Amino acid sequence: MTLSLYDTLAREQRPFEPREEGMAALYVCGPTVQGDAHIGHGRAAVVFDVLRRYLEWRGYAVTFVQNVTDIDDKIILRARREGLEPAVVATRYTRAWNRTMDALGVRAPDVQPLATGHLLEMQALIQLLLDQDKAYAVEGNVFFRVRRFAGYGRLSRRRVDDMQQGEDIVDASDKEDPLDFAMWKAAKPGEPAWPSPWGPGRPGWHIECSAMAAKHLGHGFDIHGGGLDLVFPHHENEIAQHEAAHGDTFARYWVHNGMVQMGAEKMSKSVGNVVSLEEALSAWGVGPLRLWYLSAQHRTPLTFDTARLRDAAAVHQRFVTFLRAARRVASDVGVDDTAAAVHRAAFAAAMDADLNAPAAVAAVHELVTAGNEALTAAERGDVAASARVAGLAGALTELGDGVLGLHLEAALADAAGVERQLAALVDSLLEQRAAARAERDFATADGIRDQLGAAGVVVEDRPDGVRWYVADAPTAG
RNA sequence: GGCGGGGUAGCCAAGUGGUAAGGCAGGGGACUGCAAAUCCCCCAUCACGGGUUCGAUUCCCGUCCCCGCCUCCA
Repeated sequence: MTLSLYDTLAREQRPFEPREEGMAALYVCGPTVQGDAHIGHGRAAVVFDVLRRYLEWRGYAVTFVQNVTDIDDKIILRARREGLEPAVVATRYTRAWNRTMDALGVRAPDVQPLATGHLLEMQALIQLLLDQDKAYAVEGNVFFRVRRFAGYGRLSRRRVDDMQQGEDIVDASDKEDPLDFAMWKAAKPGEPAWPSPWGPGRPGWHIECSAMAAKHLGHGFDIHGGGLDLVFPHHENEIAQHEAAHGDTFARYWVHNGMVQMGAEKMSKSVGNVVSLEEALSAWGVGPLRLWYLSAQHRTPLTFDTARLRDAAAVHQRFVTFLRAARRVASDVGVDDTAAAVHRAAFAAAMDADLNAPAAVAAVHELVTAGNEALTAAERGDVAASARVAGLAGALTELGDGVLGLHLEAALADAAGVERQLAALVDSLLEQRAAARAERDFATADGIRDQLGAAGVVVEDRPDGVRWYVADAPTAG
């Protein structure tokens, strides 16, 4: 079995063949740090986090690079609005981004390069293009000559002659051709600027990724990722800059995630329908939120809808519930992994098919169903079934937590903490309830159970006695 | 206008040239004092019209509808 990835450049799924056997070098476009992360950022983050985790699970040594754009027009604007230095804004939101990614269960990149830390690399790349006459400087700006790069438009499948010219923020009249884009922007009064051979200024947006990806991952690295909305012009320009300058391949595979939509509309700041990641995390929790992200294949649009999040929360609860029950029976009976193997294989087959997360989650569901079946047998004293439960529970954490990052163990641990705090209180109430039940005073007994239920404590009467636990944190919506 | 993605049960969502995974919701059953949790069963002919084929939801053509990008954006 081989992992296949849909490559935007090829417009088809291609078997993943890394540049170097057993290695995988990934570059994913990161945020422009000028505001709080929203659930659209979260989707991209989770998609590529899962890709990374899956590659590692498959045995690849992964190097994961995600940049931070810490100098940009929007950062300058925001700083001006708030009366702050742009660097203060950038630092503040970089820290916020990292905290939020952490809360989302997204593993930190191996390298998180900052644009402002790579000005020399960018300038060197620009110079290389100037030397080859593929770029030109005008009044302190440097532009890329789009028509001089034959491959331009290959990624986004558009012909140069069809393109409507977008107006750059830099005065378009400086350009030879409206299609040309800025790699270096001359400083304007009051803006941050760095020295360069063309005068003080700052880098254009696209140049940083070309320069930083090549610096940290080398030429022809394996996978370049980002949102579908970055295909044009950002990624098109990244390719143009690198390949025009060096004449070799920039990246081998281009993977793009689909957009998050609000109802039928795309979520965007201009429409004003943005849901921040912090909000979503506190309302739903990491596990359910990630399950929602994984409920659609990564290239298709995903609609934000509280009913969908509720579904995801129910699924999360089901997984956690099995794990909790499995822990009770599977102690020292050994581990039988044979039952898990078929589900692990189904999971891998799904993920191999262009990261088919919905199918992979379906495999986890079937694993859990098998686990619950074994659990029933184990609770009746079937030792072989206990070993199967242990194997299946192990596979659940391996796939669900390890690869998908669903925070099942974490949810269990969180609940356990609350359970410790509530134990004395709950036990005392359950004693009263037991007394009431003994007298067949079910009204009182059920009243106590309802009371506990309202507080998130689930009470179960089992053949071997009462059992209670704290359910997943209650969710909004 | 150019480029691209998509229309599968009440909802979400996989998938395949040979009569369609999984989940949520719903209905029925087992278990329970009742519940909870769990298990079992039921619940679609795949937008529409043609064509190719022994056979199409899956391939081709056309129609309708939805969405994204073409400007900052994950």
